[in-house]
Amino acid sequence: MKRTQDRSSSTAPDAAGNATLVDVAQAAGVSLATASRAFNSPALVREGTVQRVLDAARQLSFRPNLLGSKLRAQQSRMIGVMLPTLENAVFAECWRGIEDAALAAGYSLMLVTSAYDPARERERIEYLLRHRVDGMVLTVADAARSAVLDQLDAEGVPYVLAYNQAAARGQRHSVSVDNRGSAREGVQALIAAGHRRIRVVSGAFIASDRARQRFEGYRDAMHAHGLEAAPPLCLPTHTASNADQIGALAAGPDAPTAFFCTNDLLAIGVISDLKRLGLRVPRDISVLGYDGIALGALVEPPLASVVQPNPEIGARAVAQLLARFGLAAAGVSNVSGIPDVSRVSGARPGRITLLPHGLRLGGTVAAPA
Amino acid sequence: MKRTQDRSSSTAPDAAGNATLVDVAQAAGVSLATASRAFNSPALVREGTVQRVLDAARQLSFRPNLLGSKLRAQQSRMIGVMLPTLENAVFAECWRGIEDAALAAGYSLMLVTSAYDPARERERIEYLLRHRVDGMVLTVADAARSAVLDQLDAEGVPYVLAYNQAAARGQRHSVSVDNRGSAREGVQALIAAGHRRIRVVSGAFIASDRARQRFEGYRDAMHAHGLEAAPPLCLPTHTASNADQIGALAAGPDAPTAFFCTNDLLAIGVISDLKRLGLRVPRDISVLGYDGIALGALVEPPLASVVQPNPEIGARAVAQLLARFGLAAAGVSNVSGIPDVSRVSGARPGRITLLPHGLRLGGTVAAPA
DNA sequence: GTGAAAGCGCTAACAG
DNA sequence: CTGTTAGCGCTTTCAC
Repeated sequence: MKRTQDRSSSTAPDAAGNATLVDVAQAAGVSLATASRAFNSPALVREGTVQRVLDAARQLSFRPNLLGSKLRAQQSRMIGVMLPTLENAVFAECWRGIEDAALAAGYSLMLVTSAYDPARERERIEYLLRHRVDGMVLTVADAARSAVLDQLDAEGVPYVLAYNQAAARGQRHSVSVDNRGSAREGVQALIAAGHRRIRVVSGAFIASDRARQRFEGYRDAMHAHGLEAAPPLCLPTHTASNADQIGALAAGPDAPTAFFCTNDLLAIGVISDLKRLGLRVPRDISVLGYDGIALGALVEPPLASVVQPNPEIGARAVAQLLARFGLAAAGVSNVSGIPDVSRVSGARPGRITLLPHGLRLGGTVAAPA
Repeated sequence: MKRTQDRSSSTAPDAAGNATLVDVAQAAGVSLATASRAFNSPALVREGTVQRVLDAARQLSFRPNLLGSKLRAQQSRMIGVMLPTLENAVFAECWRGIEDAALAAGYSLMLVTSAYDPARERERIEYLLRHRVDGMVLTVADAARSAVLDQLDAEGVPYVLAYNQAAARGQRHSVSVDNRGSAREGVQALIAAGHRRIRVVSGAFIASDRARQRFEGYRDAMHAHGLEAAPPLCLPTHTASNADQIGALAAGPDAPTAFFCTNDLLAIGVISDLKRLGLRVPRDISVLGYDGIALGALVEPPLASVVQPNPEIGARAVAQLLARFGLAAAGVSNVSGIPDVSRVSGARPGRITLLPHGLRLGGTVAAPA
């Protein structure tokens, strides 16, 4: 008993969109192959035939079963996305860019979060792999020494890093801003405003190579001006109130006049801690963030920050991955309108896209008292 | 030329995890069916055999192709998730609960955002349907008059609403807090603090049935105390600075002494606007938010808010969907530890889960001057 | 241009 | 307990 024939002959496919391509083909009086072609390569099919197939499909409220095509085509047209968390708006903004770009290009998405945890990174990537994603857009804790990235390379799975900035001479692909350079610029703006004693506040360094790179940028700026770079204050978690540590740092005669926080969420927390300590921002002390999340522009005073183009980072990461597939749809290759300042090095190099950053000053940054 | 045989006999499956179950079966000296069972129903297979299969799988770095099983099983074990945006932390927090609960139960996820746009809601849901998700967790603009929800009902696609609170006598399933009741409580707290002139600030009403329900709660509270409920101030967008409108509202002799904002993001914006107008919160004017996003506790003064258990809303929505499937894994049915205060009505009713809310007071709420 | 046939990788009767 | 067999819905040679 062949169920397929059964249902396509006697059993009417229910209205719920459960008709298969066989049903459509039959209703249109063509073969399965032609029906398929009418959807995927209409150019190969006579116009009238295409129309008949499309009509039949509408009639039966045919809904293509993507599971079938993805399996058969040996190409899932799916992109796996792994981000540390969505609760930091940076990544939520990035997701918007990813979703727009991928769906516009006809790709499906599968999202997982790693919570900055390497073990979970491994596990979640395995999950993506089992779903046979064609490639991935990833933000990992530490791109330079990531076992899971090495594994992906070994298996030949295409991926593009987002936010992680691939090493210049490495083989990895990435889309980010110039973390170190932009941080240097930000701190230079602090110095230009008159600050001399500047401290860095960061999340856990092990959880973010970006944080380390931004700290390097801070050192660059300090040294360029003959100032002493102080060690960073690494806070274990972004969300807890770290008033004590901030207080200890902010007290004393040689207290810093400005803080550079390696991300905006952290900066907002630090500003609150400072307020609780009775310090006014930016009157008593300045705070510069990093990320440029929309929320930063919403608070009062507006959060000064090194601004990343988050949705563009996501969109470009997708576009670059598509390019790696050799399939970059023309329409999505540069949706952002942002010029490509990629640097290419070596043979068969990793493609490193550096997107321009911005500087949002004023607000929480002012001249020292 | 049968490729399958070719590769399983002569061609060694490459190390990249491209071995198929056939390869594993062969390597283990069992049939395809037994290999499959060793993974899916090991209880049906002799222990030693299971072990041989598992060993062979490890040997070949076998990675099950979920596309194959999902297609064949006529059950994708995938849950489609549609949220308005992730850029409001409410939904990002909710996603965490969804991801944890779904993956723990062995389900895969597919996420899309609707941007509060009904047209996009339709389109994105169609996308999910084409992927043959078994069911969905959705937050829609307006659950009461949603064409797309009606369509889903008609097609018999199981879904559970998150945040949207299904009508008491309807057939829809939902997980949320009691929007109206909790808003009433929040406003009552304002009244208890001495406020009499309280205004509601909301996002676009059409984009959120929750906002309307929360406004009703405000009216309830005001009327219960013989106070006059004023119409809401509906702001078109959450992110723009609406200082002008807020300013107009906050000026004059009969200016409100407190604002109730229907979500936290909005509240943070309003507070900034107020500051820009030279008003101090809560000294000159109090602000109460709604959502209880983590960020609210981070700012100074802490944002007073009606607190929703966001990750639990997500986790419970998943659990309830699983229950609808008749498959709720025991371990995930009440991960949150929050008691189930569901109300059930009528025959074959929509199951409405109301999760307890909290009230975070102090901070931006104080007695009127 | 169109059709017939093979099969993507896997699960699930049905036999033994 | 294990193997044989028949497809899930679709794409894609290969013929005509």
